[in-house]
Amino acid sequence: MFQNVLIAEDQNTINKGVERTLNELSIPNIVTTQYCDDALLKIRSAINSDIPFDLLITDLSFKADHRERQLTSGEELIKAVKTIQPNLKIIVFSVEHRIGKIKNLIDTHNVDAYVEKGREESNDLKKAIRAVLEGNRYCSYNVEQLLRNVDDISQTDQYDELLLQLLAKGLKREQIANYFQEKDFPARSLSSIEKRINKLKVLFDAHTSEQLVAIAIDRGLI
Amino acid sequence: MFQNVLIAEDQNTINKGVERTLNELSIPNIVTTQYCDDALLKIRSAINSDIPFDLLITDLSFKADHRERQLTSGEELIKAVKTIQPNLKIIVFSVEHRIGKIKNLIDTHNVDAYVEKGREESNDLKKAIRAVLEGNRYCSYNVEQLLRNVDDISQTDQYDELLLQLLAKGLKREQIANYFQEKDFPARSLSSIEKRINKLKVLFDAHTSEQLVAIAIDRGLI
DNA sequence: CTATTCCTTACGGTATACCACAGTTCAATA
DNA sequence: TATTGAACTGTGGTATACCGTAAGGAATAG
Repeated sequence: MFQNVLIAEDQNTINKGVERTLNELSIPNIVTTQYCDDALLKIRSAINSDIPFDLLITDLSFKADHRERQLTSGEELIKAVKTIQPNLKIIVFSVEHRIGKIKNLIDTHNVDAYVEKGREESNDLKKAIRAVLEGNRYCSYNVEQLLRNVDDISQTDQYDELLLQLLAKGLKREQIANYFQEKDFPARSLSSIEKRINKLKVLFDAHTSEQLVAIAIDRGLI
Repeated sequence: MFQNVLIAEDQNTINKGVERTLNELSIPNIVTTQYCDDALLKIRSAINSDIPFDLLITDLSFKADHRERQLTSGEELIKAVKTIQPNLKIIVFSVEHRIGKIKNLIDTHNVDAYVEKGREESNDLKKAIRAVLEGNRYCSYNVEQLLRNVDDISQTDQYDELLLQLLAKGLKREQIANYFQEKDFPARSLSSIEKRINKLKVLFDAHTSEQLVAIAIDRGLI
């Protein structure tokens, strides 16, 4: 079983709940923290004292408060952790349901498990820990199901994503074309922009571009 | 202090955390439940056995699972509770930060307190309980601040809200006008619909209707 | 009752979005 | 090199959105 586990989670009630779950798995050393920056510091100092953590359980969303922050989200924490301890196993424990975000997380940051917060979260977390211990990946059932159906979504590349963002920011078609011109992006003509938008509307089954933006937000692509 | 408190919250770790917080306040009888339907049943049966609850602490979002559900959200639960026990004090305990939703909740359902989940949630919850006990309202600090600045938003009436929803659902201007015609709503002509949209764009400082939808979603109006 | 104001609606012109088609570029391949 | 096919681009026509104006009507104030 894992020996040294760090929990990064801002809600204090959840923090204690997770700690108890880990106790039930006989994990000897459990450290909790409510800030991403603190989490990174603790990971770094653990490395320096030759007792590195072997598992990080982190939330994605950390509310802002009075404290100055360098790392403001679980995703940033993960990215930072990967640079100083690439082999550290990471389990994400979050309410995030937007499959676009989750897929991106798994693909980009090579996360070992994704546990969706919910009624069965304790059991789910235990399953995830056991799976990761054996070198496997794990995702909550719902997420697993959803991930199977996002291949179409992954057709949307970074340019499509940017295009959706610009639409949501209030740029008109021609302004988007100009923006793409400046940045020297491919398919930067007005005609191509129109074609992209149309493709996305078909892909997401949107009748209008207003709905397209709404869907993109809902799926976490923006 | 309150004697009989019901907690409705689907995440089991949070459930136990809240329970512990209530213990610290010396509340003798605490009941927890993970489903809205169960919560309503328990409230009803408590009334029948002449030991009614005097406080309900409820989340807003309850994830769907295998179980068939009548009530699917905290808001529906609150609405149902108000019909069978109007005097029951209600504290909402949620991560919902979209001020539009919160304002609507407080205005429409006459909720006694709104506690935002976060780092200080335990203390915040205690403050809320004490305030409600004395017959006062309570909102987390952030929420309190935001509520002071939503007067402009509240200019958007139910028709504007519906209009935004229809836009997000992919209806064109003319279709929205037809919809308003059928429902016999005021200002149902195409011209008036256009004017409403324009008014909303000015109000929310949106350059395009795509951005308008994005902003409306962001503020929790949809 | 009249005047004023506000709201609603209709209308027309302009701008933008939408869409189909055709020509072009460019890279992969024979 | 020549060919092919996919992606990109330009063009023009149609639909829709956008925006100003003005007419009509209801509510309100004088």
